[in-house]
Amino acid sequence: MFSQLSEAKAKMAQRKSRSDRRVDLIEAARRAIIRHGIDRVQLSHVAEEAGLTSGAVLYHYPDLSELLVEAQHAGMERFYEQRLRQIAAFTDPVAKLVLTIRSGLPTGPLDPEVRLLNEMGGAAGRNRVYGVLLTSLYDRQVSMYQSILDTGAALGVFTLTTDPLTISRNLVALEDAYGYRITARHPLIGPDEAAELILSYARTVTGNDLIH
Amino acid sequence: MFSQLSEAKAKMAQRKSRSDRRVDLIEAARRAIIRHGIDRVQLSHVAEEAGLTSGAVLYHYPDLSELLVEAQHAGMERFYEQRLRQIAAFTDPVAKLVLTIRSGLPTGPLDPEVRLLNEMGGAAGRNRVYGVLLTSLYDRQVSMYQSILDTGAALGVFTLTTDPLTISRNLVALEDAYGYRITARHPLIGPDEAAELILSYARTVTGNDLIH
DNA sequence: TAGCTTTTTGAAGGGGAATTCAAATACTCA
DNA sequence: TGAGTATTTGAATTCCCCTTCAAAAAGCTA
Repeated sequence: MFSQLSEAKAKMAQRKSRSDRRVDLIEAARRAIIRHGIDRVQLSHVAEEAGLTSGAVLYHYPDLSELLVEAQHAGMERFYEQRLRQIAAFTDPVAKLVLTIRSGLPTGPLDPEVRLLNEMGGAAGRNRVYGVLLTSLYDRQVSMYQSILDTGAALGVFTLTTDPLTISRNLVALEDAYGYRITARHPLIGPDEAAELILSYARTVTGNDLIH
Repeated sequence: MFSQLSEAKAKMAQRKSRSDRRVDLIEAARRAIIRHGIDRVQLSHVAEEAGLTSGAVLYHYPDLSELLVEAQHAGMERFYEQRLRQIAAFTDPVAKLVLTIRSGLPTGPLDPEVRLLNEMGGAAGRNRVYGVLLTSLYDRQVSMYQSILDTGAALGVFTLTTDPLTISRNLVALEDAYGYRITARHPLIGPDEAAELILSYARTVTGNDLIH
């Protein structure tokens, strides 16, 4: 390890370009937020995650809260784009729906993406910026489901009991809520159980067994 | 005002017994948490809410975080008991169900009870104590719905499409999620809209119009 | 290689909040 | 009423973290 160093002690973190370092810092901040909480994370935590000193972090982001918002935003977008990518791999509405439900849930209590979103959720009541970010994520996820449902209905695969908007809003809401349950380590509700609970709702309102 | 005081300035906060003061402090901490956020609240905020100085607070709770946990717990129990009381006022399962759904939602973005629970939700991923508290609340709320559904099914008022446990878990999950949306100030989803969304689910799975 | 620029370090300082504690105050009970 | 005890105050101290900044290090260019 540390193959490039022949000396026993590294004197300074590797020097990087402004833009590279900013990307690194956003990642480091994301990890620090998950570890310490959005309201407890401090400069030194971010520096540690990035392998730098506090001064270096400040050199790139004179305002820590700005970095934190960027980190939250970046984590959120990553989560959303990941879901979009997963859907794109399929054409069958049933497969899309089932897969989308799965992809909205954490893989386990430690799932970094969902942990980050949950951190934001707690702060959104106080901090308008986080409220706006989460609202926009919610709305986009609703649209995502809506287009799946619309397609399925048009193809005659789904027979919807209610309007697609209502169903989609509820589907995203269920994902969110079970995300919280799972990260809070509910002893009976893990990713599989949560998926099954949401699928139960989806089956009822689509009139489809959702066997894929 | 201050009818008991003839002097212009009160020299010291009213002296209270250990147990009385602890109860006061838990309430004060609850208010302080709502005002400042669970991770930003500080000793002086609690002291101010209680009408005491920081030293006095510390005299009763040498560890602030212990007081905060107790405050969260108390707030949670208050929320739950409030709901139980509301249900108890009715016998008709339809009325119970509709009312229970309403009582699980915040009255608006500033609703203190729900704000407090949301604060906890964000921290539950990091802090096991909050995770346990929230899990226990969730389970009790699920039981609450389950007993309503069971009764309604037994009376033939509800025709359940799935097992009551699944339905109940989803109902509580929906409440939770819309609680977050509302406190985050979603421009289209307020208490009324959220109630309607959840009712849409409830109607589908109970086979009842839920007109009360 | 020398000089210039950019990035990083580390130490010093400044501020705000927790903590400590002696003194003051209020209550209890004999 | 007076002694003793419990509670509260307020100021001094300590702790922790952000902020600043001069100097060092690394990279770049000619």
